[in-house]
Amino acid sequence: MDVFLQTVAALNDETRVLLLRFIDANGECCVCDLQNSLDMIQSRLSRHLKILKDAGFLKVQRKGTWAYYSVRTPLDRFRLEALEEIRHLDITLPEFKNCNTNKECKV
Amino acid sequence: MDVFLQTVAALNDETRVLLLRFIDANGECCVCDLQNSLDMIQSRLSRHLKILKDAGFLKVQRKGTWAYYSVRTPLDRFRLEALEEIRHLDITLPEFKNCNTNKECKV
DNA sequence: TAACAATATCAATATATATTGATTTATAGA
DNA sequence: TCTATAAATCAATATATATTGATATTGTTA
Repeated sequence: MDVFLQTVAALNDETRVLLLRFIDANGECCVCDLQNSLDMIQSRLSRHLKILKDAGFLKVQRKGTWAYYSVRTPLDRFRLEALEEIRHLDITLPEFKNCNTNKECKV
Repeated sequence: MDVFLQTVAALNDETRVLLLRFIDANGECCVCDLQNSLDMIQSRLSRHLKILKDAGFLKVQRKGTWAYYSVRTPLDRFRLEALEEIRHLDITLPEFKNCNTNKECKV
């Protein structure tokens, strides 16, 4: 029950659905990419990314001071169905804006 | 987005997951059956049943003063996957206790 | 119509979660 | 070692949701 509720709770927020959709569509993103693209402050992003990671939707890979988030693979059946559902939602995704403050970012 | 979030929000509560599982396992239940079986007060049940109904998981059929709730069919793909997930959760379901206050109940 | 029973809704309160700005932690480079 | 940057965490506040008891609504029966 706990794992199921954690999975569902992670999906139960418009910000996180958008985040998941954006990362799924654009691939690996660092937090500053997301700040630029989605116009959200860092602490807000960090919180939601952690919730999506802990719920099994995202993984993180650290490179230096950057944290790159991407969709975890493979997803189990239910999470994959949820992602499929999100892929079909009528959402206008904002443009991907690379954080150009460094050369490492988004290699 | 709104429909998806409504669907997910309905699943994001332990009481409702139990309710859905119980009704799925036992078939048509009136509210007093659920009061007896799950040891919950009526207003609480009524609220959660409405949320599950509005989210597309349950349907209601009225017979006199009774309201019989059952799983809506057919469920769309995502809701069915969610229900499948709930069917596989390790939950100990309480015994079904028919409300014996009337003859109509649970015909 | 009056009285009763099942269910739905309302109002008050408690609990959980989201947002923001500040602080902390960790890494890189001078 | 000192400084700067990215990201995580914390504290305060705001918002949303759950629970309960009371009330309203709806249908049944005398």
